[in-house]
Amino acid sequence: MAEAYELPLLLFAGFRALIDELHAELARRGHPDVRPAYGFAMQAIGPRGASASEIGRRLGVSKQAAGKTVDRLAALGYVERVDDPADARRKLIRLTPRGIDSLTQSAEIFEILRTRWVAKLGAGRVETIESSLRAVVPGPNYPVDVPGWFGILAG
Amino acid sequence: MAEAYELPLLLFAGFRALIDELHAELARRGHPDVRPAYGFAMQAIGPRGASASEIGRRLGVSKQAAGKTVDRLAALGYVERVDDPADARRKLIRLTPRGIDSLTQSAEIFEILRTRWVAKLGAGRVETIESSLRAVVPGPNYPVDVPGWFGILAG
DNA sequence: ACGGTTTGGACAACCACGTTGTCGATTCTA
DNA sequence: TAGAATCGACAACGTGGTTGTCCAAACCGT
Repeated sequence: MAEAYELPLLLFAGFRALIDELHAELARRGHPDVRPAYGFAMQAIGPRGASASEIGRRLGVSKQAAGKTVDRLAALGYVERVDDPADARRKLIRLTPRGIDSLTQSAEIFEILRTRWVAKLGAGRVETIESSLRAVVPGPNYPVDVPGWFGILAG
Repeated sequence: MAEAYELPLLLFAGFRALIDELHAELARRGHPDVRPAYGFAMQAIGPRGASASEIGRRLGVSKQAAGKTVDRLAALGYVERVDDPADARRKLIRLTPRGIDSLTQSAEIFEILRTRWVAKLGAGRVETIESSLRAVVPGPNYPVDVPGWFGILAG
């Protein structure tokens, strides 16, 4: 008899556990100041680069918010701003080699973490979690404006 | 063949979907300005009340952060501060009837949402998700300082 | 080819939520 | 009873969001 209120807490705890372990390992591998928000942003930039406005749209946040995150990412050397020769308004945000490395490492670490879950739970249960969640969540493009969302909502 | 990076996203999307639906329904039921953070805080206060410092400890945040949340909760009429007759330093934070109502309604809504998942996935799969997550997450007292955590970490 | 509309990026002000550090007042304890 | 711990308040700050404004550049219909 599970209490219904536990379900969201367990989902969050699972998410948080994975993200915490990811960043602990990322820190060990030379990326101590990557934060969860940065990972999502770099994911949104992608290997081909993107403008700040595009990043905002992909992340579900305003272009200003995306721009600020890019500032921090640039200060840490994970991305660089390049003038777009085809459009003088745009500044293309590109991952630096360091940025690409953090993404590559993250992918590796996620593999390891999932493997660890499979070892504990069995492949079947992990696949059940994945396919079940895919069936109940609205869509694949869920915005990741976590802090703002948690605070605001229902306004 | 699931990509490993999907697992955390799916967990988060599941969490977020539940919380979003909770607050949409809460708004319909007369609590339009309860935010996710407030629900956690009121949960931490509990029916017997608590001091700001206690709330902070239960939530895994500083007493100052807890105090600020209490301010907002008090401004909305969900809690009240009462002088503790047994300890002149303490101010007891107590849920008002409105606060209690929001918690009661939340519990009801979580039941409904879980039932909806059971209808879609079957009771077995939902129970698999719950028991599996219980097995892989560190402990039951996971801190819920979501916004701060998302931003900071690995500092 | 020109003029109105979009768009991109920068800047400012603001809010929510967290953090440390400090402080006076009270309570606990050795 | 003196020293240590705790409570709540206040201030300053950081991070991640939001609007609104603004200009320059690009787009598009006439």
